[in-house]
Amino acid sequence: MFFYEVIPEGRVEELTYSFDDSLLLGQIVQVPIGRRVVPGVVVKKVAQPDFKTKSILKVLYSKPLPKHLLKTVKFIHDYYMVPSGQAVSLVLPRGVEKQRRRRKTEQMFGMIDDKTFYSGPRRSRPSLRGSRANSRAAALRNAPSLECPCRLPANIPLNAPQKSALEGLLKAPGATKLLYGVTGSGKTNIYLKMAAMALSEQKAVMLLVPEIALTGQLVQVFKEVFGDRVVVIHSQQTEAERHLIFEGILESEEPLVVIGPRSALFAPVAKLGLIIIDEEHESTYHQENAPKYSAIRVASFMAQEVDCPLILGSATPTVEDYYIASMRKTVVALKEKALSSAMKPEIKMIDLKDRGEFSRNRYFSNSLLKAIADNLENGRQTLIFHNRRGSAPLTICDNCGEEILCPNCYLPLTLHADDYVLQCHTCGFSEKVPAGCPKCGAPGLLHKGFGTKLLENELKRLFPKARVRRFDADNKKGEGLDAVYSEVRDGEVDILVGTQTLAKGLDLPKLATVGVVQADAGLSLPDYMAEERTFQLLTQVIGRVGRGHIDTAEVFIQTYQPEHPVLLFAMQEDYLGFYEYMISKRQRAGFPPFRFVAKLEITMKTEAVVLRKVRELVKKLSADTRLIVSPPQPAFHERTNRGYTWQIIVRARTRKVLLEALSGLDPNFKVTLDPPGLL
DNA sequence: AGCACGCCGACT
DNA sequence: GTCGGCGTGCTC
Repeated sequence: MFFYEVIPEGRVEELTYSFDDSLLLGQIVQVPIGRRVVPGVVVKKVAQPDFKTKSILKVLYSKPLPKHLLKTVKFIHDYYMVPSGQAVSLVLPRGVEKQRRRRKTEQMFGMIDDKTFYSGPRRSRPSLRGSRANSRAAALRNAPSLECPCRLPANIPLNAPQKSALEGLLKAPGATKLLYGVTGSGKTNIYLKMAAMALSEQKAVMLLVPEIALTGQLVQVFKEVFGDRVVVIHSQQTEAERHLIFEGILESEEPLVVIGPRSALFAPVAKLGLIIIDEEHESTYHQENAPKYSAIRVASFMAQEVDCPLILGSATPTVEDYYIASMRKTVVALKEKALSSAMKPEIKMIDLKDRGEFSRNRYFSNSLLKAIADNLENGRQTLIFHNRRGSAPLTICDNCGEEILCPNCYLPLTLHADDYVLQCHTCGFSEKVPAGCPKCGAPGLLHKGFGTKLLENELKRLFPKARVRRFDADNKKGEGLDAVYSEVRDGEVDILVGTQTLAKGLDLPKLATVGVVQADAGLSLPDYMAEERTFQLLTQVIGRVGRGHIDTAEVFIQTYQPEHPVLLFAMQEDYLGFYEYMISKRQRAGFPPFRFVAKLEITMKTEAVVLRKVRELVKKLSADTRLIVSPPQPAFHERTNRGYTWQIIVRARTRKVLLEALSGLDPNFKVTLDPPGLL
């Protein structure tokens, strides 16, 4: 009889189980816990304990998870103060314990290939009972592969700036390196070259991308160069497909190139030789639900652990990552490719307070309207950006002033005029617009503010002949940008209106003008990240024009604060200027990367109890002079069905101090370390 | 996360 | 007397 510590999936720590046979650390097993059965990972061999143990029920894979993933589980547990069982859930695919049906063909790679971009017709699976993963591994090994995957990329020409950037990356100290370069500067070639180098050493490559759907080209190029070595993971795959890919990677004898989103980081590759995180500033690299983690930080740990490079690529790195990299002297700049000045967009700031500019319409300045009209005449496109869905975000009673709130979240409901409903953008609640005020009964509700649906109607009214189309999260399935992209690209749409779904990675040859309806909309939030988010968003929107297809490119930035430094830096496309401004502000105010931040939230049924708990904790924490403790404040979603939520922000110079201060915390408080924002 | 335990209020 | 609300605590 042997005894092992196993981390079961769930909100638990290691538990000791017995087993008749000897096991390897990292093996995935099934264990009974309470009256449930869950998958878990064997992490330690121990002597027989003095308490009674249950037996491990089943070994799911003979091959254990690679060592670096076990270390990573431990790291996430310590670094983010999450239960080990939750960290373990990151490295196990959903439904690992399920017995999958046999597939008709054994062409695993063919299957992955077909499914790279969008899921095609479902296929049935052959049963693998008994041999389970082995036959799949065989399929993997037998799959046609390049004899020497490094030979092909040798043909990839690097220009002089790319060569020197590559040298810089190879020379830079430590594991994590920041590749700072604008889009079109050829970061992809550097990625390819480094990937080829890793493969030639028989080591695996991990390429993280924000969203596969938006990164088609990058995936395509990697597949062209590395062929069957490339395994793509994406959100359209079914549970069974992801499970199959997991097995394929786990059992693979050959070094693979795994491309996928944040979660691909936990693919069980052996001998990791390179991690690349493209567009490292993207918010998708932060997981929002438990266990909350940053793929950047976790990848950085992994790279150190296996002693391989981690390349963070971006034209606008996060202020935090740029600071860390510059302190470590690992910023490698890739010089911009020469753009003719005609292609550089002409960017104009328009003051929303300027009555003259808004004499014709309250949302669109005369300059912007003129540009739209010109574009319509010349068969060119206009993109109108406004980061607010729906028609109007606030509804109040004209008589008593009552705000119409969501019955679950107690947040203002947004009018969607096309369906004539009020909708909650937080929980999804929706109701027909009431005839009168629910409080005083008076008719006449006022809809305040504006969103993309309202702008869409306004544009249709102003330009009746134009083909106006709105793209945001309200698009129905099959009507989204991805579904009709080719139409839009070929100019079947004259005016695009939308939210941030329009800001990212979109290449429209006929786009001549971008209009930002209210650029300072996000700047007034009480959050130290608000300015950075606004800069990123504006930079992305501006990046939609001037891509070299046509000779005009103009951007209109409408704002109440035309003198705001963040808008000016975005307008001048001056990342480094923005960075200097932001970093000194963070330093003065004591925010990341100069302090570690924890957000503590507590929800209770009555406000009185929350207040008491929160005040107690603030008093206790304030006694520690190494901490900066913010006064308690109601959370952004202050009131919900479950009760009242308040939050406390705690900061410290070192993570250790912060973790110490929060150990043994009242478990009613939910802790988020390194929150990506304070709201 | 489940799922039991257990301690108070509203009912047959 | 007992059904059931959900706060608390455990799971080898």
